[in-house]
Amino acid sequence: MKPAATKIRRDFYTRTNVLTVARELLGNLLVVPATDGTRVSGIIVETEAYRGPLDRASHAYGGRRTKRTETMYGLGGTVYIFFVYGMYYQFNVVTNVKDVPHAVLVRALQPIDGIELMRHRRHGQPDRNLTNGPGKLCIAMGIDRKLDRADLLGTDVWLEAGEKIPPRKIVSGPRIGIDYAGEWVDKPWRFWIKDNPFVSR
DNA sequence: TGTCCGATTGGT
DNA sequence: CCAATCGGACAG
Repeated sequence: MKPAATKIRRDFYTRTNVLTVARELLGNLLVVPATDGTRVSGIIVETEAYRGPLDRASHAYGGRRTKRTETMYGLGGTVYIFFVYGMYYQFNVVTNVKDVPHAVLVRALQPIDGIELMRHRRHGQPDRNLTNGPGKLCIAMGIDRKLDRADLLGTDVWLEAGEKIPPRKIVSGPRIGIDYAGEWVDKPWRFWIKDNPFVSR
């Protein structure tokens, strides 16, 4: 019999090193319940760390605290959703203690549950294109602004412990789409599972 | 209120 | 390579 899934606990998210959390999020399952009692889920295969006030690429750079970024100042384990390019949402996991605006962007998933629903939402795209990008995975998972500020220890969205990814299977490199970030552009704060076919790009 | 631009994507 | 598309941030 399949063992009961374990929801990831608060102390995983409240750790102070956002790079560690970004690496260790790989391999875990992101779950969103669907309206019919089923669920949609996928294994996290790619992440990016955003280090708050000191990181020019972060929305919270310089301690910026606005209506939008306020979410990132919440307790680790809070969901930060933002809208970009006039059409896409992005799913982030807030880390660290309250008032330290660190977050991890989830950039790609390997579909597990609810694949038929994902295909429908993604307009019949090939399976490998369902969730291989931060905007695409939000469409496939049905994630939008309503989940901003949700608690990952609640029932609207959560993470379940998955297979532990050994360090030798984790690769890192520069983050995507932050060319405006000056010296922070080259920080290798993007992490992905080596050779996983669902990684973006 | 007006302007500028983006943590992307999909089609040339 | 480039357009789509619109809310957030900030200047005035």
